[in-house]
Amino acid sequence: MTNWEVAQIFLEIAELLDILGENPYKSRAYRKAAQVLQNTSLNVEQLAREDGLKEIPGIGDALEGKIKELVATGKLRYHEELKKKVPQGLRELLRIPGVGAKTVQLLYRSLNITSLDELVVAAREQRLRQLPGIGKKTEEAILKGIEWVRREKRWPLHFASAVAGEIQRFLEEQQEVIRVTAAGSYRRGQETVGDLDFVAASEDPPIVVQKFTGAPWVQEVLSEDENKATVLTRWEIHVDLLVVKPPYFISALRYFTGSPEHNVALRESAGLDCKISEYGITKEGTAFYPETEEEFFEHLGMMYIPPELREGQGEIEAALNGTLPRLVESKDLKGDLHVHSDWSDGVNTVEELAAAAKRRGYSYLAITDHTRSLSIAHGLDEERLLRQREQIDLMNRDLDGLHVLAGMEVEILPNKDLDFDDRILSEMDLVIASIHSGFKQDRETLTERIVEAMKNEHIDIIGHPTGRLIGRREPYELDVSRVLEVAAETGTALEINASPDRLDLKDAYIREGKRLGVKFAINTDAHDVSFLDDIRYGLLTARRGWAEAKDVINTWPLPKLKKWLKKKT
DNA sequence: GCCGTTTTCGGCCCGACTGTTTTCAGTCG
Repeated sequence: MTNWEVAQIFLEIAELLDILGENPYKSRAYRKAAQVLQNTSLNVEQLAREDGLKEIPGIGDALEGKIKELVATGKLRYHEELKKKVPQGLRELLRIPGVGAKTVQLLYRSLNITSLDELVVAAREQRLRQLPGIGKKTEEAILKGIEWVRREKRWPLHFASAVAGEIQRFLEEQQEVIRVTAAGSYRRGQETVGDLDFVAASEDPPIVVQKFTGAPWVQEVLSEDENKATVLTRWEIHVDLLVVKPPYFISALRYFTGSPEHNVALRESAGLDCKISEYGITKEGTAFYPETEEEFFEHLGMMYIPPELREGQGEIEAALNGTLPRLVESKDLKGDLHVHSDWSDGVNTVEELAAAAKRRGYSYLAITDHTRSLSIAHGLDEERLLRQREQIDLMNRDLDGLHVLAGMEVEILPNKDLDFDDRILSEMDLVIASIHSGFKQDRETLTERIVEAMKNEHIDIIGHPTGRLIGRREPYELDVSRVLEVAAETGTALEINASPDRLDLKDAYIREGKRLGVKFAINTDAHDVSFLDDIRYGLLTARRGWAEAKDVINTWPLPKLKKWLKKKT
């Protein structure tokens, strides 16, 4: 049992407790423990053996016992009991925006609603508006919300990534498996995935399929064949496995990486007597089995197309005429320009963040805490901001190889003003401007708020520009094209927020912006050093947006970045 | 359910917003 698996069970318990109307601090304790477990480098199994669990903050007597039970038996009686008390479908109702635990309880107790389907029927029959506290507007909002939930029946990237890691490890451990790689939308780095696809190479496919369907995390085998199977995992996500003989591995991997649109475009681009399939390339009757994907594309006389670009959106033409971009890579990144410290709502001290950035090999890091109006996040007022700036200046004298930039994430207020005037803004090395309130304003107002901020000479970056939370909150109404235009005009960078919950800007907008000459910053917005790793999701998103190193300001060396930061002012 | 040199019990981030109300409950961040 891994930390991540324990965390998933604790998160489910927290939701069940909320639905049951238990003490909200109890569910919070489970959530907090889940969070801590996911982010600690210490291993629960080992800690359970060595009686070290209570050393972890947020884990006391009760949770220690529960973790020990999970580690020992793979199950938790308390969890099973809770699941019996709450109908399966109720948890899903929590995903409807504006519907929380109280509303779920009300719907269940007074109308006996236990699923999205039943809720739709009741809402259409206008039975919800008869309930206390629910009127016409809420009823309509619920119907809209359900439509949205249904469209969004996909898994976020970090969840998919954690599950994919477990499955990859399991398959690699099987001695009959020669190679195995995740394919599909996950490999292409899509922001959410519907299921996971794996392709494996083996001399004995049936035995690999058999081991796969017998894996401990398989909840149900949905289909099984000689060389492939689909299972429902205990994490509720479907996984497909295809096992082929080694010569076919690359062709199968490429085929199942897709996208379907890319594959169609690729086949169409091939000559009349050239056939491309999951088994290889057949040219004038002769079959070719590439051993690498590079070889595959070379054989077709085109540039190598990275998985992130295989969406059937012009990449094949570009690869044929040699104009594919050289995508930004992990090694290009020289720093993170959006992190929070314990001066506002972050977990770590500035020193800890700097040390972590240094360990990652960054040459710079910008500390960008919230400002005063975001009081919930202990936003900084002028006095604290200047004190923090002094601390950073002092630190920089002793830091070798890393430069800390004193920044802030200033609020763009609902009335279009910024939270601080130019005098304070000009004191900082770097300023991100973001919207955290007034999400429901109209399109024109919201667009103008961001446009006005970009016109301010001190604003360097717009943080998470569209404000979406993947699977939880739609972006606010925004004329993104206008934002991109003004960003290009004013030389304001747009953030590619790397948090897997945001990925904001998203790929399509990045590509559109790149065409206009917009610069980007790939930032984690980390509130904890462990989230500096999220940078990889931002990188994937940037690559899906065809971004090159030159388009991304935090690939630039410090002197160039500093010069750019000053240019506007 | 966790936590504690003010506490082993009583807090636990708390204000804005929305839709429902006629003073507030629920949700969200």
